[in-house]
Amino acid sequence: MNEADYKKVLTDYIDKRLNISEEEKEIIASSYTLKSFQKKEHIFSQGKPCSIETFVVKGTLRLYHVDNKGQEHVLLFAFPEWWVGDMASFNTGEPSSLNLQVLEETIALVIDPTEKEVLLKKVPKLERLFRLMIQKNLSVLQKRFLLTISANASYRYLELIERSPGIEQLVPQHQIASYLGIHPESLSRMKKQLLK
Amino acid sequence: MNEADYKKVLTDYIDKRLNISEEEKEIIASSYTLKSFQKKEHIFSQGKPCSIETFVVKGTLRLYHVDNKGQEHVLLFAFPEWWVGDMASFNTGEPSSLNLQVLEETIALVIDPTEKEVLLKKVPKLERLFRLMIQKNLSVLQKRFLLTISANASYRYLELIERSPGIEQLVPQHQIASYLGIHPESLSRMKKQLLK
DNA sequence: TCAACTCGTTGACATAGGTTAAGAGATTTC
DNA sequence: GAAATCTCTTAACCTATGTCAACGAGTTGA
Repeated sequence: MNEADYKKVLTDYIDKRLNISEEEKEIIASSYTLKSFQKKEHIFSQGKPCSIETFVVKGTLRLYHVDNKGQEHVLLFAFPEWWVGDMASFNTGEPSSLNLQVLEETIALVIDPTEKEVLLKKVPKLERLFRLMIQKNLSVLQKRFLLTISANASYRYLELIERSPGIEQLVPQHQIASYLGIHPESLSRMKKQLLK
Repeated sequence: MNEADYKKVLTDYIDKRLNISEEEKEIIASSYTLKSFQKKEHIFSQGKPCSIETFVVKGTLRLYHVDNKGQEHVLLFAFPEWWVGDMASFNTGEPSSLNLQVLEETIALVIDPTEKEVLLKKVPKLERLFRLMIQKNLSVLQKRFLLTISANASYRYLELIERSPGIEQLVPQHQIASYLGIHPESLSRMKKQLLK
């Protein structure tokens, strides 16, 4: 696949949701920059402003936070056709509280706040797309929050593998533990229990 | 205070963030309906579509979810100048998973999806206001989520009363427990511990 | 190819918070 | 103003998960 092919993934994605003209497709394609990232690389980091919004074309990423005890907490794993970033930081310029790290070699389309503003001026329709995207993020997070405080770890684990079958092949187990909000030893013990 | 005064709270709120003309103020004021709600009343409920978005002018509310074990979980308490609703349901018409209940007699300005769409057509500027509102909601929820999985209940309790001083006067303790994700007995025990 | 890491597992013990039950004040309701 | 209901507290016991330490199997790197 070449650059044009990768960008077509994005414009197809948008077209499916909004119906955009060929001209708009070109504007969008030229507003985004194609980047590839190596395993373990950090695309943005906690403490610095996040000036990147990412549309994943290929690969796997994790978005995580390090708390003041030094513990990591995975907020989400990202796969192809996902938007990832730290919206708060991207829009306000304040330091991010999140890290975006590559788990499997990734190809993504990225944009910075200035370019995004220009793009939105040229294709105002996209306002709606991004609003829907935020809304979706919010309702996903809300569900996750409610699940986290109302169900125990085994239930959350089963829910995760049902919702994302194959995730155990893509992501090391200690990071799944971190996503579930428990320690690797606990997940290990729990899986043993579940086998009964 | 009369109806016009209450609506002025909203238009002032918006003017502070967007700079709107007198004419726009009038359109906004006439798009919202003033309602008052009695203590314990439910403004919308789980299982039914939520066709109301609320701007609180006076009073206290709680937004909560009942899980499949019948346990209630408070997502947030709402105070004057807050927007409350279930965005997912409001925008898609799908059944809500949340309940909005009045804790103290409340006066609010409400709008339904159709009226809101009309309003947005008349005053497109507001798109931005609502996008900022969602973004803010998202980053608040994200912070809350990370705190919930990285800190214990006493830390979360202290954080809450520091962030919302006076909340203990406004909200019964068992609902604060529910907000913290613990049982009333645990909060009671915890407070005793903290006195040392 | 040897050394150093990384990852998952196991076991023993510690602790936060859940569960159940009871009782004492407040507050609401009729 | 008596009865019913709600709210908070306490206590005893239970359970899920954390913590620490050790071990073996892979994997990575010099």
